Amino acid sequence: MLAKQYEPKDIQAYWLTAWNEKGYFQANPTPGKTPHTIMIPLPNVTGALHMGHALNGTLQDLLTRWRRMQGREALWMPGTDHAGIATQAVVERRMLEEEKLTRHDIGREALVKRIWKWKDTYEARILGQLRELGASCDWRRTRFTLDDVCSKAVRKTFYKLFKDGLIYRGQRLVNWDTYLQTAVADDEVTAETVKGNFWTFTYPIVGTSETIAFSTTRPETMLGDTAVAVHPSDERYEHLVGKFVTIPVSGREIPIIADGILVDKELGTGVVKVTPAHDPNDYSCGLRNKLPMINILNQNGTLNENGGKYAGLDRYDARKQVVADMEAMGHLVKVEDRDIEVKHSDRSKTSVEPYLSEQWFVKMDSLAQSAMDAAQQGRVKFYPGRYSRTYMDWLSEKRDWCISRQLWWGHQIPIWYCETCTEDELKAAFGTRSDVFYRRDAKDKSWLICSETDLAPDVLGAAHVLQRDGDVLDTWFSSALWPHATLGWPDLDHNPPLNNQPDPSGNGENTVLKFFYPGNVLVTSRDIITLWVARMVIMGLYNMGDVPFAHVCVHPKILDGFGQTMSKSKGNGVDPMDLIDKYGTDAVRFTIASLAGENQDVRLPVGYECPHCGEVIPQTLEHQKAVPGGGAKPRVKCAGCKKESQYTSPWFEPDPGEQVARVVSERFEYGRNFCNKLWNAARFAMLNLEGYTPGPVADSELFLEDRWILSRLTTVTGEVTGHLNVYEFDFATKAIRDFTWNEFCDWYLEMIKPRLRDENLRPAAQRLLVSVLDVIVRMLAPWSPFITEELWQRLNEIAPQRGFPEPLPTTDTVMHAPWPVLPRTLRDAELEGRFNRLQETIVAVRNIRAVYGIGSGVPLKLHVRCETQVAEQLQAVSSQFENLAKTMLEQAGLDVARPIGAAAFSLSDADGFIPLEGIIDREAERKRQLKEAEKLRGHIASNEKKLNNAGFIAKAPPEVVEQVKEHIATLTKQLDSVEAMIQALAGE
RNA sequence: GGACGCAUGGCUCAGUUGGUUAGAGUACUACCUUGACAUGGUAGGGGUCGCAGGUUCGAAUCCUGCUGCGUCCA
Repeated sequence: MLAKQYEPKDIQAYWLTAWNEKGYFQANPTPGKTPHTIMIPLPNVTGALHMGHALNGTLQDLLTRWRRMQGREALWMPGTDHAGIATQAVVERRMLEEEKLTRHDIGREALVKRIWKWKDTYEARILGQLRELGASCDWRRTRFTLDDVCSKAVRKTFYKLFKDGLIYRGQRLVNWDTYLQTAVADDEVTAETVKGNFWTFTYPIVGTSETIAFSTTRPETMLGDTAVAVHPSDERYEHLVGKFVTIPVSGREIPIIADGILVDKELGTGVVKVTPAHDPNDYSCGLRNKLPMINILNQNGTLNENGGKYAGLDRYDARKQVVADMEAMGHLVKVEDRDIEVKHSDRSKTSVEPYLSEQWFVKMDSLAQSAMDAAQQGRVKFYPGRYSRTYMDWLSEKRDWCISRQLWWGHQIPIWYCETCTEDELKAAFGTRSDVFYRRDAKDKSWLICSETDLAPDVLGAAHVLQRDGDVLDTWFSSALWPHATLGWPDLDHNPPLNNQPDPSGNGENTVLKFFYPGNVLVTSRDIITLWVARMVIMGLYNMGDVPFAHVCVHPKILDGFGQTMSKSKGNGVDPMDLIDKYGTDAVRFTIASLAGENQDVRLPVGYECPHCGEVIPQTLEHQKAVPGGGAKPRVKCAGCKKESQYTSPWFEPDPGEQVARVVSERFEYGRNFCNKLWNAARFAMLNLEGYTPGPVADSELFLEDRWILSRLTTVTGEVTGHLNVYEFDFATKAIRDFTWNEFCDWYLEMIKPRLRDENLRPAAQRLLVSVLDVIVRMLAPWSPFITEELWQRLNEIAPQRGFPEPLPTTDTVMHAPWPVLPRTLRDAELEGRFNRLQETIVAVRNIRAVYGIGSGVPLKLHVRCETQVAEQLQAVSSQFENLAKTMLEQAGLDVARPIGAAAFSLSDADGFIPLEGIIDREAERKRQLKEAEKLRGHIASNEKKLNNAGFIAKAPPEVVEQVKEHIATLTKQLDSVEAMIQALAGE
């Protein structure tokens, strides 16, 4: 027999193992079946997953399990991302903190080795978290963006792009992270406001005694100035254009030019110094005016030889020195304090410098256009639709994609340089190879040789040394290939490996790629629509000739209790394992799904549960930020028992042996309570299934409540399917919950209890009960797989054949049970209406009981005044008044009079009286009825106000006017009844 | 600066194309340990829908402006 409460721990552990052993999560190319493919938005290996990922994973698993039950061959592809710069930064930072070592101290090979170790740890942790969540991924197919399969795809793609002339190398101004010593992409940079200075200096004009004044926030860049610009229509400086000025701190002479785009003559002095190599606007100006570009920085942020006497100084020290020197020479006019927007690297948290360097780019023009066309033609569809705009806006800029990063962790760029060899020599070496392509670089200085496989340094003979490009590719380059790379592309002759072993099942063909590509839906959050989604579409079209997925489901983000996005860097990430530990996986998943609507992000206030007394300590920002200082781990203090304890944090592991305050959030009680409710409903059913025999249920054996629950069940299964079709997880969840709790448990189970005690009625009641429960369990399986599987198995033991109208054998796992689809003929709106009236009447009687404090032990009698037809219907279910309200339906009909000293209620088509002579307080009853009358008058008044409004009669649609009139009629009738009751009470 | 979203009872959220005096969960109050469930049952109190205008017979719902918050892009 089932336990009195649902205890998830053992059940989860058991089924997790069992499902895996049976291989239920595996998906294989299956002729005749329709595939359903979801590629996981690959989590990066910098750290463990938080609730944002849990939401993402829950929705994907829900969809996968649902489609599997619909009969699809459902593949959910798992894997992780190497996240180049992020992971390298994390490892480097930790190394510096713990060992005071930089990457230059240990070298490339050793650093990469350390990062692989980090990757192994976190990949295992992440995949473990997903498994715990119940993710039904095909784990045999787990991929990593740096593994062999993905690497081949990266090489092939780079090669194709290079050969097609879509990859080029060029000098560009990039965001330079001087700490990590790499270029960072625009989207890896955040602008922050810092306190700075705004200096005004003068440059002397050559050959005159005049000077020209300008302002700057970065004085040291004057060492790289190559012009001073004024507005062409600025009369103040018209005479100076074409003359030269001297930079006092270097003695270099530079021209005064006119540039209407760079200069705003209303701003400051109307003069701008131009440093093309160190400012984006100046760079454009430099290109327009063909100015020289002088780079004054080394990669580490110190000044290079172009800095003259300042060479070797850090840029900030150089700034101080330049200011001092300019002041000493009498060229400092003034200095102001000012808030300045400075771009910071998201990875190292240090300020970035605009920096001129050689980088690799992908030409986006035609590629971006193809991705735009795909969306326009509806081949990629966003849910909710508004997100297609984000996608289109970004793609329409068609900005070339800088794909090189000066990092050591990632896919090294497959380009080899050779300055010394000739074309003939290249032809001789590579002439017959289709995996090597070469061309001259833009400056015609060197050969660029691109190869799909590594080239030996002496492949062109001992005379020529090949130098491989040291940079690696942007992480998004490999992520963009994820949907087809994971399926084995570009290998069209073999299926991709399983558990890293060759899979010969394709028989000389990649049937996996053929069967599962293109995918069905990508489930993700909105912040990577441009970074990732758009790029996947681009590369899918380029490599496969087809989009990688038909739908993009964009779900909300999880915010912490303070409204901040949950992120690894903020330290506010909540570990789903804590919540699973406390509430159970099913409850966490169910709650998460209930939160996933189309608009609103989800706030998740959390607390720490005191391990000593169980009291919950609300989380503060201090808790989030706290890190071990001087070795001691932070603690929370319990307001109840005053004890302090260590707590779960993404920043650190609690010390061994410590009692740890885990993260809890009362929002998940929603799911836990629901699971327990379902569990107990099933428990009740099983307690009452003794002697169950399968068999058909004849139409004549159906009671009102049976027809009603079947009608409602049919509606609800249809609604749930409809909501899932368009990714409305919140509505779907609510539909299931409300049906199960408020209809199945609250009404249906209560109503059939008497029949289950009646020997003659019992068999049919059992058959229907188990059949309805069967549908509920199936419907809920994608949400809460563990509890539903457990119940499914228990039901299989008691009722291996079940179903309405004919019993059928069941499946050996709910995962393979068919998704419920009920015949529409079971729906009966008229019957639901009748049932509704019964419910209203019962509630009204209970209400009177509650108001007068009459315990359920006291039997009541009910008199109902209503139309004959209504009376007959009520008489037909009279036993339910006894059952549900402990009340006898004494009489019902047109000429029923109100007994003396009765409490009363008024419904739209019936008046009810309950004789309470001696029990009721007349004055209290009169007050109650007066309140009721007041309410009715309010309703009537507001409706009459409409009818009295000439505009309403004239302009509102006739059916709306009619509705209002009918409504008033009903309300008035009800009011009349209530007033008669009040009158009667006064007279008694 | 541009784009999108959000602001509804103490808390967390619904509210479909504008049409009964705005709903749910949770918290709260009262009563109930009746043989599925106190992670429960029954009943109840509580909001005028960020602010200011406008459109309309009618606005939480549409429009404009403002304020605050979140995110993306400059």
